Amino acid sequence: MSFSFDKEQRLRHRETISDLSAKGSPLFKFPIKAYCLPGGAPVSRYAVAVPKKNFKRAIKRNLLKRRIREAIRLNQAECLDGFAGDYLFVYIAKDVCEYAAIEAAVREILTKSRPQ
RNA sequence: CAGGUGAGGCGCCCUAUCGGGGAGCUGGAUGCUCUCAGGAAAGUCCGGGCAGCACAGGGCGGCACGCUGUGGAAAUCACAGAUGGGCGUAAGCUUAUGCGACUUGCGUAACAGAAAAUGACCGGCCCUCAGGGGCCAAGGGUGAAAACGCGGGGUAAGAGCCCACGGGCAUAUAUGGCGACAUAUAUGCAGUACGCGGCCGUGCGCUGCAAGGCCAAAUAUACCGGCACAUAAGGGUUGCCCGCCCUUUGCCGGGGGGUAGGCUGCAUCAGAUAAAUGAUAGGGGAGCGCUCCGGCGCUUACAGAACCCGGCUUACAGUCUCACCUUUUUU
RNA sequence: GGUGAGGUGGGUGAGUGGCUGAAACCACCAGUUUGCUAAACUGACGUACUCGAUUAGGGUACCGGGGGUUCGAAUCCCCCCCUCACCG
Repeated sequence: MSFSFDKEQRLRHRETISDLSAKGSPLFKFPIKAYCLPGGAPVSRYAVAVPKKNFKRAIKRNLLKRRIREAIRLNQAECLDGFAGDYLFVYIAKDVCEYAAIEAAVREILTKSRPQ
């Protein structure tokens, strides 16, 4: 089981991301809202966003993005079990949450996104 | 010892597990080695480099700045100093500064007050035909500000009207200083404060890396070539006819500009581009509080590069170094 | 990343050195009208602290926040905070 998180797994390009937020199926678990769309690439790809409106200082946005990315990295193999899709994670809460809360939310979203 | 003033510095460390960006080793993958955030990276308040556009040269206009010296590419920069004002017992901090001012640019000075700059309400004095006419600016009162201060002479009463002392401004000379300026002497001047679009000096062309350069899907298409359809319409070729050529329709191929997008700009031991520099756990250090002196609890800041430099400003747990001041006590 | 504009009662928004705590419109509140309502008309209307036994009435401060200039600042200057627009 690998815990790696390559450059290939980063979702980029404005068009793919706006597609994802428009067509992707929304999943919600406080403090994170996510959009998911299956297919697109052989590996799962992720984008993480923290709105500037809620956190004015760049260091807090960076901290939250790092925590979310870390939670994805450690749990993607276990929760997805071979499934691959494109994801957009958006941090909704107005305060900085601890890593444990973020990890729980990420686990639940990843598990729910996999087709049964 | 306590409190304070000024200048400068540091701004957590180690281990384990799992990861990330860049460079190199190789033609490629795996792998290995090296390296990876700040003093403010922030605000974008100034100044440059750099890039594009404009530009013979000069002027007007506009904007910014305005005491002196040194440094500096330059700056609303730094250091040292000058003069005036404000705060503080003090160390010290802070703010202002060209000319127009020895009579002469312009404007403003609300309310109050007679008057806010050709001063006269109350008042003082002189004359009087008793209605008034004239002289004065000391005292009162208003105001943020009231016509140099004070003493003497002088006068009808008074007044820089005159004189002494003191204060202000200008000029000249001397001395000290690189200089701003200070001190002294002489002469002269006199209705205040503030501001300005006036004058003088210095600097500035404009826009900013989303600048600029390169590559370049899809769709439409300038232009070029070929084919098909049609012999229809329009135009040209001599006025007319025939003939010939071009255009109007469709398809195929080439093709320029240019959009999405990408690369570059962008590195000198950071060099990303939905953006790395980390996450979790344990231990240690430092500080504070409680303490049954075994320990326990809390805190460990402000904050994250995006073309690069020089400054300024703002945020910052704690801690260190040096110099100085004040109070009290002791010698 | 860069460039520019703005912040004044509950809302919109004038005022650009002096009787402006602040015009005007809307909203809110009270009254007139009506069987009741709407519309119309009339009046009143900021917040905090404070003086006043209370009612009435008065004082001080506040124009995003903090300094400065000035006799006097919403207005002029400096620094922060916030909002909006533009540049591919």
